[in-house]
Amino acid sequence: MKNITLKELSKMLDVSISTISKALNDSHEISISTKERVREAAKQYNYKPNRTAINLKSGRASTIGVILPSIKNFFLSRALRGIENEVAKTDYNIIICVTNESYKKEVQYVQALTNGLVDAIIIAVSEETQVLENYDHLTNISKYTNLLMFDRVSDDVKCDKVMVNDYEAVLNAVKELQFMGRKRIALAATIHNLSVGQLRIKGYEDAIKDSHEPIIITGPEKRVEKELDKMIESEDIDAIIALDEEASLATFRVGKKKDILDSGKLALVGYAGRTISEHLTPSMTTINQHGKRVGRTAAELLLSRLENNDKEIEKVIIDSSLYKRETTNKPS
Amino acid sequence: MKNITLKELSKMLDVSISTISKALNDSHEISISTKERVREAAKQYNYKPNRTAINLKSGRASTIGVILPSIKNFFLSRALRGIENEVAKTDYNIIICVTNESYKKEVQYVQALTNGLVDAIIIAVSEETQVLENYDHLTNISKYTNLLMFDRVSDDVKCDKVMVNDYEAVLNAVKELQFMGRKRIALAATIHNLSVGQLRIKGYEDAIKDSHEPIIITGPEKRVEKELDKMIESEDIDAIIALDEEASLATFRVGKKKDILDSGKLALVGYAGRTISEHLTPSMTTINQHGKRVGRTAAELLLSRLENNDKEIEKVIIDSSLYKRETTNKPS
DNA sequence: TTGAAAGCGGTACCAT
DNA sequence: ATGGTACCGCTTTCAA
Repeated sequence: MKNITLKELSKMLDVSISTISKALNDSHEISISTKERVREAAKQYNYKPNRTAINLKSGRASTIGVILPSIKNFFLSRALRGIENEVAKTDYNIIICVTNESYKKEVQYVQALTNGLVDAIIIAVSEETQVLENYDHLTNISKYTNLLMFDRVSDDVKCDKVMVNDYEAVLNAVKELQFMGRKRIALAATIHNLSVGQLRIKGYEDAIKDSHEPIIITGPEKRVEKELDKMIESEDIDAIIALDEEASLATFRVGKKKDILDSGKLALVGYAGRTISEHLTPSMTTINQHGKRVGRTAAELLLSRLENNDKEIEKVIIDSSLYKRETTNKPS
Repeated sequence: MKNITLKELSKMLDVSISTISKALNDSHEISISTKERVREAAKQYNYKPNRTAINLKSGRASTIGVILPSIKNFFLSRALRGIENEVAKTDYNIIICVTNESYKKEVQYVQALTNGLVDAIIIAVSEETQVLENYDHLTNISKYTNLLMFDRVSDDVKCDKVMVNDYEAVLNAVKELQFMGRKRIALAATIHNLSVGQLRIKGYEDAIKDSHEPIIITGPEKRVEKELDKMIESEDIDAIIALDEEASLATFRVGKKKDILDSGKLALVGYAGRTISEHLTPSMTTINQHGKRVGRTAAELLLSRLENNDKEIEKVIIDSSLYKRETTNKPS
């Protein structure tokens, strides 16, 4: 049932294991004729070198572990694509682990990977981890395994980081809404527990601080939807900034139900993937975080650290862009 | 820079390697006091057993490889979730590889994984593989590594399979459209090259064969969109069955542009994820393939084979469901 | 040009 | 209760 080994080949050809090994690695020490014989037998018996043995021997796995909280999230799946594309240019492989926003699973995966399975880890931590603010599983390993955090990061962990300019992106988007004449802008979010959510909320607060008190609606998707439904008229809200796909779609549904989105009575800036944003009626203005570039940058940074571990720790910030669509194209 | 080893611990504590190993594995052979000493030192120096060494020694990796053509595809990402949930109940880990529909990458990944990195593989092959109809990389390994194919399968490979009832699902959906009074039903697809696409096309053809000639529009998304735009009126089409998300959305855009979807002049049954289908205006009727269940079933099947390799090869078929929404709720 | 042997980091059998 | 040793599959140094 198992793959054939050097030892077995060596028995069959009646030469030593080392000769087989060298022949297959095309060493100059071995005669052409022997190489031929060995290669032929190897092909015939479908010999494949055992990665586990090679890894153990070499002390490296040529593998990068990627730990993500979710892959249904459009930003993270784009980031993953960026990482893959970049890593594919090298001889490194990738192991992907998905924590489903669970702290426990995250700790398990970090443990499992840092036991020699990977040479480095790229991680966006889970929501639960950010709520608990417990990063011991990462601070512990950062001395032994090269670590890079992206998107959801923590100052507690000393490592390379790739982040999005969340604060400025929302600050600017809200200012843009004000410039368009919006007077009372509310914020909706289901990711208020995340570091990135808090940065975005700060951006919102700073943008509106000379205009009105913050109107902030947070919670699970259904709760946000219910609250919005009640508050939009009572609070006289004429624009909403939604910080994630769930909040954006909840806002969208309420706006449709009240028939205030098509008319432009309510403006909306959200976060969501391109496909869904463009197919909504009206199409949704979004803040695009350039996930693929974030992923690519993360991979580049980590790969360069694997080549030179002495370099200074880096923090790279990728700017977001505002993609204007129909939910912001009518005057208020 | 590396993790501490048993050997190093044994030097520090001045006991043999075997004693350390046994102590850490809580063997009854070791005295309580020694266990204490060893455990303490292990904790202090953050000892973690090297997976690679354990795998080499034990001859198994306790890992299942999952090879997918894409993860942005909603069905596949749901299937992945199902696999993860099921595998998480065991002590197996998962390695996820994404081929981006490339044959070459698929071969590479299969090679990389079957070198001892995983004990078994769950795969949905790439589009390119299905076009080339080259499954040698899978037939070769199936003797050594446990293999399970799902969704996109091939008779050339002898292994466990989990499939969707693609033929019947489309057959029934089209009959349903006919029952609703639709007279000229066209088919749109970008996945006509896939085994599942061909089964679905067959279902369509059989459903309409007593009614009219097949009207089949295939190609890349943009091409499908352009063709539809031209043909809908000229061919007098009053309903469309779209076989994948891209074709479904292309159809949707054309229908919106011509303003024939809201009125019910054109009916549409598509394939797409729940979120986007429900948020479209009008919301889209879809065929749901129960991806999560497909994934769960695949994992169950493979895990049971890992326990008992002698059992017969199985083929399980998961039925799809028609989720009726607004694109099919008006009379023609 | 070929082969013997050590070693990667563990486990487990057999002595002591 | 503890230690010695062989072994998993491969690479690599050194000797022949």
